[in-house]
Amino acid sequence: MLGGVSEASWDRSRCSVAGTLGVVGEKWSLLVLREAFFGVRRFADFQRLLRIPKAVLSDRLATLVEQGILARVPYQAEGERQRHEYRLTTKGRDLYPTLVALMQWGDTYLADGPAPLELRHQDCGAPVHLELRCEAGHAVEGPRAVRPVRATPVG
Amino acid sequence: MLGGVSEASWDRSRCSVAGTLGVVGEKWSLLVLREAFFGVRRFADFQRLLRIPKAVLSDRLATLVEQGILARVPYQAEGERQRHEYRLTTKGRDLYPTLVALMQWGDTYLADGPAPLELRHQDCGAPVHLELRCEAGHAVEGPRAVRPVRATPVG
DNA sequence: ATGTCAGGTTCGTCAAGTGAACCCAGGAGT
DNA sequence: ACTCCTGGGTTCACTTGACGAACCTGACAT
Repeated sequence: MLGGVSEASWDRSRCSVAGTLGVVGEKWSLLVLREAFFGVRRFADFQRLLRIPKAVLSDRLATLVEQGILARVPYQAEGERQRHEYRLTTKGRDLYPTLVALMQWGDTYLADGPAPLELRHQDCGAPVHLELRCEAGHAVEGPRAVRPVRATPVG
Repeated sequence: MLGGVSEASWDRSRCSVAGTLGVVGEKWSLLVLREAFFGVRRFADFQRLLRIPKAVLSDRLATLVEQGILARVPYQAEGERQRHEYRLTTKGRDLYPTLVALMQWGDTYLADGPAPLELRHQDCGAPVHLELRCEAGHAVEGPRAVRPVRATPVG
């Protein structure tokens, strides 16, 4: 299939998939980020919307902040005391394609009806989806059209 | 940010992100699939390459087969006894963008050097990457350029 | 019949997730 | 000054899941 890389030959320990999962692969992490992409910023809102145990939410937010995916910023609503909220950083925003990929797969294979949520281009209103493309501009149809190569020779 | 959908208004219980994570969100599942995309098919190879406990691997493979993401197919190498191997189905192959998304993020933010693995277009050799595009063909630059809409009104 | 080996299952232990209860700081009301 | 409320947590007892080592099983090969 995709076996251009001799299968046992490359260093799994520095694999970016594993690395990313090490950061956002724990239970709830990606759901917290989903809510963040919907604009949720406050502890109590995450908790209410996700029905996540407080202790777990506390831990996940701390991890995401530690990783630089969320930032814990103080703010003050008028007439209220100072609070802080959790905002996506650029690093966090760049996880958007991951969420979209999960969503698209779910829409295709798990929906018992039409997709519950559709993404539209802000500018033109057309539906948005993820595509695999090469830099020459060709659409890449799937894993079989891809050849993985080790960037650095073993050494 | 992305708050075109009033934030508390849509039904999280049927969210495709949550659904997909329910299927492939357990520890190891996506790493098993990563190996499957590299052409790994046999129990012992998954186990050796991932250093995953056998009991966990057994459970994850069973789940993935149950979900129709992998198929457990018998095969017989010449002079050997019948064995079975785990092959990606179409449903499984369609998780490729998810893996690529995780990989790209890791390459950007976690690598302490160049990306450990690069994906090239089989046909032209150019590097491959994921893009968010609308059906009108515009590149979508990020979450801010996307407006989520509920597909079905409440009811 | 005996051994080997892929492909598992079982078991005791340890880490992680869970919900309920509790805590704490900062205003607001009195 | 003192009490109440509320957001944002922590603590605790319990259950679930991950872990590694040991063990089992059903072909075949000898």
